[in-house]
Amino acid sequence: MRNQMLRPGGGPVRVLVVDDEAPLAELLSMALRYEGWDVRSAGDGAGAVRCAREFRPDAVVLDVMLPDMDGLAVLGRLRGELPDVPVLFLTARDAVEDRIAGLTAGGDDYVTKPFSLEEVVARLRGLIRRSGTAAVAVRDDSLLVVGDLTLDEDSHEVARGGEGIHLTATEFELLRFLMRNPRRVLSKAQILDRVWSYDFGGQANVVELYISYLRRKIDTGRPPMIHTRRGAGYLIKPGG
Amino acid sequence: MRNQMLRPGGGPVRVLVVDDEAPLAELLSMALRYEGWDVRSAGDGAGAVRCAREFRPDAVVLDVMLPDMDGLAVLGRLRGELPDVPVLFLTARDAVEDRIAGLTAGGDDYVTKPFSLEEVVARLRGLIRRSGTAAVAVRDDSLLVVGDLTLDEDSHEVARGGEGIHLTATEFELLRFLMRNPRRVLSKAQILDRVWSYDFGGQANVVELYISYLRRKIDTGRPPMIHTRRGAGYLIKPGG
DNA sequence: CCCGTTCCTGTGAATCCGCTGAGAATGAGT
DNA sequence: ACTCATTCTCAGCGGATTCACAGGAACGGG
Repeated sequence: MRNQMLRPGGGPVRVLVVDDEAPLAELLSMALRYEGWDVRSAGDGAGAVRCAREFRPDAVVLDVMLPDMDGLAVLGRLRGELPDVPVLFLTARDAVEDRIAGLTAGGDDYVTKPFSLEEVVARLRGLIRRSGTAAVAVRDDSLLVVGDLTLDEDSHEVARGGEGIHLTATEFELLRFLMRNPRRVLSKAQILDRVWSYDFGGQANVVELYISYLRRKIDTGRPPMIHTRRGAGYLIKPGG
Repeated sequence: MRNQMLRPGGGPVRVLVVDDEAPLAELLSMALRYEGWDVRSAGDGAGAVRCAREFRPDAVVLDVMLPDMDGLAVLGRLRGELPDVPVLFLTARDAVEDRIAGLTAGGDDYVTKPFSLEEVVARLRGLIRRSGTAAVAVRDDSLLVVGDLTLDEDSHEVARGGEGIHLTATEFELLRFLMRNPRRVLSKAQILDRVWSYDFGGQANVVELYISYLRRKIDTGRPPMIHTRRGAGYLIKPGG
């Protein structure tokens, strides 16, 4: 598997997902399990607190809109159980202004709905990596490397052969997904599911389009690293 | 992690937060834990004294308005336990000035509500650094340096290429936050949460505005150091 | 070699995002 | 009270970005 995150004991990182919308919680859990993490989920605040107590997660994904109590209350209770656990908040796009104030203060982070799974996973990895207290990153820093291509998740910088390359936000996410799965064929459907937000309703050929953009930026005039597997998908691998 | 503060023994710096408003105490605790400090909190004067006795913090954040006793009384009792501990007072904006002056006579400091987390953290770091008795700074002084840009947290002096630059209070805090996280993309939400006060309810584009101000002052006519990552945030890094 | 399928990419439109000027509101100093 | 500095709102501009569409290229099976 890819560069794996492990907790001090050696077991997989534990993540608690708290969301009352079952399909969404399911989607998230799937994506996080795919990362090799141990995932448990709760549908309300009370369940979240109970689960936090016995499961003792290394990170929490928390929807700020819950049926029984609001996000802040849940946060307080969670912190009562696990003072140092980093939290990734899920919030509706229009609620961004008022409620979020202070939430990211402690190094926590948030993503707005509708989000892409890559974004959630990336933020979560960042949180876990930085909260050195609970979980430790093993052989893992913010730099992805494939051949002479590098992508820094902290500074959002991309370079090939030392030369910096400017990418747009979507291009960046796509490349990050490819680079986190080097030498592996990723289908257009997989890419769409991971890199685009879950409510994207557009044409499937955006993936081809963005692959095209990426190639122009990272593969022109050099041995190509992005390869097409006709009928299957795309993969990235070091030149050769 | 960033430049970390450690106490003589080698453990993390200990801070006691005393405030009866739970959410505020929570917010502060989060921010201070994020600094890598060991934080404990109390909701009233009696609890504060009790906690001080066993926890023996290296610094105290103390709200001067407490339900059971007033700030002066608490201070006296605290000093009974820990004669040399530095104290950062939290006070309402309209509080009587000379009162505060009396309290801070001995090298203590204060901030007025509503405060920004950056401000509290900075003051606290200053207090701890100067009260050499309890805690020591390791790899830590008051000067932030990024390329040819320097910022002195003590004197509030900023210079680029040796040439002094005048910044307003908000500009200074913003630049300090950027410089304490060099080469790291900081989202507008993160910036808002750390640099603006916790009750700020304004437009998110103040951040853009102040970035604009900063650029005018530190980036005009030189290789720019403040960079925009469209859709992600801002980061500061040495020329390039 | 032909043909259907799959993939690539130019064009252009709509939208989003960030930058900045102008000026109101607030506060501090004299 | 007056002046100046500072903070912040608002609104418009302009460029960046995203995406649909469609024609053409490449591929591969027969």
